[in-house]
Amino acid sequence: MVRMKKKILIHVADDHKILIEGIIAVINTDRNISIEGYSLTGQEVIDWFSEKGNIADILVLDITMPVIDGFQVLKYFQENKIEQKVIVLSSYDDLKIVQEVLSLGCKGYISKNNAGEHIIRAIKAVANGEQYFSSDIQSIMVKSFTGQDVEQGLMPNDFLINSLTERELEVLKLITKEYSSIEIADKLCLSVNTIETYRGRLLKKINVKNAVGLAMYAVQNNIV
Amino acid sequence: MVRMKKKILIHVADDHKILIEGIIAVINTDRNISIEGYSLTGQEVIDWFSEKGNIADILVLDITMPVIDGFQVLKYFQENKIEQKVIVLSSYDDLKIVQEVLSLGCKGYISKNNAGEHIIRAIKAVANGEQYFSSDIQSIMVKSFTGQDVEQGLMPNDFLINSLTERELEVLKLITKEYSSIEIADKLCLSVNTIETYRGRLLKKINVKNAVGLAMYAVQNNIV
DNA sequence: GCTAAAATCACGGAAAACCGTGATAAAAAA
DNA sequence: TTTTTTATCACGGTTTTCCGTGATTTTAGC
Repeated sequence: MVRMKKKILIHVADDHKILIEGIIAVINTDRNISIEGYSLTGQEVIDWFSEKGNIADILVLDITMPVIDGFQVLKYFQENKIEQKVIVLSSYDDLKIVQEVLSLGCKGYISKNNAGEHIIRAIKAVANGEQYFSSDIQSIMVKSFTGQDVEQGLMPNDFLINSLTERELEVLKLITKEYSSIEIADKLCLSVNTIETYRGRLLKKINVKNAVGLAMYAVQNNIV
Repeated sequence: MVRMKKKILIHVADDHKILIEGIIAVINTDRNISIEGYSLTGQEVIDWFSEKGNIADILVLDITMPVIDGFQVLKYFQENKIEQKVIVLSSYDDLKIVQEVLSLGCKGYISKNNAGEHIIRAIKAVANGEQYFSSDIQSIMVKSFTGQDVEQGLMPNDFLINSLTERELEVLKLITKEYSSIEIADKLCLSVNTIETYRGRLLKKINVKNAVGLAMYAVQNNIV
């Protein structure tokens, strides 16, 4: 009797069901991979975990989800020291996001633009303990590296990737909700001066001209 | 010999290929509908038309697409007096978008959240000359109508749907690009006062508190 | 041709954002 | 344990946005 190789189990998380259906359709074309389940929100993924204690071999995770997004799911894994293989699916080719996501322990990153052709390969690679990036993501990573190599040591101004701190993020979110500095100070029980300092720091770090720029950044990076 | 009923031909336009694949997968479960082709950008749809002079019976159109979005495709049809049955697929449950899209002649509107369960029915309804809206869209339409009925005549403040004028839209776009009023005035060769007036009007029409609100609105409505 | 909508400009005051700079304490990392 | 980062606050000056109000001229719909 021949023992069958065990199938790779996948869990898909995306807030758009149609996209999940698409991924399932693609995955079903490969007989070594099968779907274990799916979630429509980040919360569902976390719930699934806290209830059952585990998820499929690989989690295919969308970054853009309401309330609890992919970032937060990854943070949850990290904070709870859960070793979960994750492939992130994103519409955004932003280097910052890629970096953020990788630093949160994700093993693969594929752009939605060409998910169809990459997802199977990504799953197999990650299941194999490797990393995988879709071609467009790879090319932006290469670009960034070549840029870095030229400079070697420190970056000129502050090209350093400025990951935002918790507080900064919190303030940024409130800014996108149209709150003024006074209102934010109120809400967070801080001095207005403090909030204004944050505003200034956010402008510098994100390198935009005004609050609108912050909002656009927040949206584009799904900080919402 | 039995004559087969002609299949309903569908053309799908969405910038995410995986979503297209999902839709195709769903549509293929019905033997009376088939896919004629797909486009990844609004431009492709328009090109398809100007070359071949026609598209499938029904165009399933995503609103959110880079460069030329669904709105502009609809506008293209309207301006060129092309009678094309269109079902809009959108992530946004915003009443304003629904209205805008309907006024542009689209026959169905389904939310991506439950596209899977609605798309087949929507296609059949629209092919039949009817209109179709997914349940969540219907409910927000009903809400809006009940709100209107209570008041009967004029709305209290200005709940009237304010479609933005060309100029307003132009200014809005520049605001999202972080330009100050002075810079916008410069760019459009208008007085700063004029721009400030537009700013004020935009705030009122869109009913937000500040420029950040305008930016968020622009993003959410794909005015970008 | 008349009316309604859109585009244009003005102005003055209040509020908010932006800029630069510096400082201190607590927490985290090295 | 030292160093770095984060969180916090201060302040004065400049620029920009926001608010309200009103007016004129095209343009477009009826």
